[in-house]
Amino acid sequence: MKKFRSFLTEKRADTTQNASVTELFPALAFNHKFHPTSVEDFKKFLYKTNLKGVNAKKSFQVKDASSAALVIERLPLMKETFSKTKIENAIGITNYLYDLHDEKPISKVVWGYRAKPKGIPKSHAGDIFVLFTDKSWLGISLKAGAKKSREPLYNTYVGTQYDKRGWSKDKLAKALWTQVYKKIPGVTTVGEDGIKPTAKEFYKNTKQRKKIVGHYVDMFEADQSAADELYHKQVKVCITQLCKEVNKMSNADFIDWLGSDFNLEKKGEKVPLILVKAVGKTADRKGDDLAPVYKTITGHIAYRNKKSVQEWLIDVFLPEGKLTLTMVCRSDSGVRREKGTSGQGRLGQFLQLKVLYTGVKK
DNA sequence: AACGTCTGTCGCCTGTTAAA
DNA sequence: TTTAACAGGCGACAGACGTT
Repeated sequence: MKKFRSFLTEKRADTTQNASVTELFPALAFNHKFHPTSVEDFKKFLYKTNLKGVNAKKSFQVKDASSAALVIERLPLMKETFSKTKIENAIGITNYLYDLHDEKPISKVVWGYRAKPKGIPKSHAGDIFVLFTDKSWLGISLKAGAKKSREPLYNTYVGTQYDKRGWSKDKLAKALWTQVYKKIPGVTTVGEDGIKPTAKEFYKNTKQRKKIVGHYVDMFEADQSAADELYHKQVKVCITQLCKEVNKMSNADFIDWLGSDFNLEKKGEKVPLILVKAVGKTADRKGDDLAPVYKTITGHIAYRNKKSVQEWLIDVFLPEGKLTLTMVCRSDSGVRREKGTSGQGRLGQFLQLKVLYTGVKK
């Protein structure tokens, strides 16, 4: 078991590391006026860079200095394939920065790992921040991946979504209880603890939650396919209820929802956000099909994709035609006994399954 | 048939807020 | 003050699908 745990942390360290390579390295390169030509070239530059030097210090906040050092330190520990593709991405992003610089002069580029530069809103989605010589800022959300991969834009939870829009969770909870939770073996019986979860309280009351999670983990271990089936049912119920709520929204509310929650590229912000995506050694501005037109939406209809476990769709109607928004609802955590009664995924998340918007359907 | 790309499914980590 | 829950963000990977 111990081995498995350390496997997970190692795996996670890799993903943070992977992302950091594409964020930090282009900032360092730009601030040193370094033009990388190859992966080896880039590595050499990094190893000889003094992170305490003036140009390096432009590249991150003091608070992130040790994280920056760690990213470089770990570079030789990365799997060859990762370090290669990620540094190639970093080359593409560095070149993108130089192109941007030609259009409008840049004074520095800052890695926004945990600390953001002064003047940047705390929750800004940018990964790196560009300070132009005219003192204006631009946040860049970096993506890396396959040419057509779709990265989530809106990223929240079912219950959070309900609360944010002021929807009552009663119907959702009732449907989940009768169609999903009640069916976990042992849940509706009174145990030695004297607890019998109720439809009304099952997802709010801590004791009831813990009891339910305990039975669910037992079920998961005893019969994985039955547990999977229940999980799929849970997703189905959530999507069905979400669709009902979305379809009840007025057109004005719906447009407001997209504008405030969907992280669309918007002009006129204090610190605008653009999406830049690296594929191999090239990086380009990633278009956003919804942002320019969402205010002209005249109607919408949300529905479940019956061929998929987790996908649901929203058709939106525009004067010039129809667009389909791709949505996802899913668990974001696994089920493993050693996690105990908190932190379990799937049914263990109750009303807090993920809700994602992953872009306009092509 | 081999190979690269894409889609769908999966889930870990960190920071913040609420509860014990 | 410590622990649990919540919210938000990121990436990996298998199998299906296309292309050469």
